[in-house]
Amino acid sequence: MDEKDDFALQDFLPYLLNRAAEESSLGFQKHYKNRYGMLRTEWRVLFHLGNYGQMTAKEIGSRAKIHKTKISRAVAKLAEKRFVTRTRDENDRRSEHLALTPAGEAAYKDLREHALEFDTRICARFTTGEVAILRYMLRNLAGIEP
Amino acid sequence: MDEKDDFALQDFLPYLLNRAAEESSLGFQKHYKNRYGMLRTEWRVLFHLGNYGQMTAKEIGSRAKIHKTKISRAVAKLAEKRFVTRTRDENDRRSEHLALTPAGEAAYKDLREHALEFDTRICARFTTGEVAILRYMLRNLAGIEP
DNA sequence: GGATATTAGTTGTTTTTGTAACTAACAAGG
DNA sequence: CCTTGTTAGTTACAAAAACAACTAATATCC
Repeated sequence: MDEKDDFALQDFLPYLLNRAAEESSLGFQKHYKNRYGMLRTEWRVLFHLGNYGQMTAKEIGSRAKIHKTKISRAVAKLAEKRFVTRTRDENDRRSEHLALTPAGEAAYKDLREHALEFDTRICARFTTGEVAILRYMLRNLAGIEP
Repeated sequence: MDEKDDFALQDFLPYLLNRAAEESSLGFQKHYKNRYGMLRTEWRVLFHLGNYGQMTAKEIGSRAKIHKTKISRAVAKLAEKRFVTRTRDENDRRSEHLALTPAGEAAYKDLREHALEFDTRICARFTTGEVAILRYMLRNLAGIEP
């Protein structure tokens, strides 16, 4: 019908990226959802604390590019579950330092195990070189410094 | 603190994919959001109809893996905007064939132009070979046949 | 020091999504 | 036909996200 049919929707990167992201999220979601009743933002916060150690909500937000309201609510839920503790900064009493409790640490380790497995299974479909390129490109697209 | 620190959150594929997808969506979103007041699902439906031609809601859903309730609502909005028409199938009066109106066609062409530009700009950061690998891998991850 | 602006984080309200239950049309088996 | 099952699409309600407005603490600059 049209002269300009060199555009294929299924090649459009935002579309492809979203579908791939959705698909992979769905696969991993059941681990943190069923097992710990967590939401996506919650496990992200948990992973940040587990992976990088104690930090403030602000720091998590800027690292993970999650909006502060989402962080605030996720932290509240995690604190409710006794997975994180909040301690006021004595120099700047507006901010508080978040850290994992032993229970949070345990959940983190458990989920990390599953994440690792999950990641490995995905990568198994491709060659090592391909996976390296994918990660490099995704990091670039996500705006994460190499 | 731990022996198993070979896990880096910023390399975890579901995380990377989501961040990359979000970032790229955000960039493209303003075109359909500001200009046409559309939601993500709406432009997807529009694109499907523009790209593949007339089809039913069911078909769009299975092609794009969008849930039928989302499609239903998106189609309702698009029909409100006079971008699509619905015609009952005379053989099976449960389903209806969706097609773009001239206005819908115009919006599609406009957005397709922007999409193409946007895609080109993204790809410019990488080599042709890298982009080919990326698309191939994303299609695979998204569960789209090559 | 005190008015003004910023910043960390929270709370409230509106949109958007997800899930389940529903209607209407068809299909199949008896 | 007529019960039972399935399918296309809608609607209703609950969960989650987006956005704006708020509190409280600190920083700035006159």
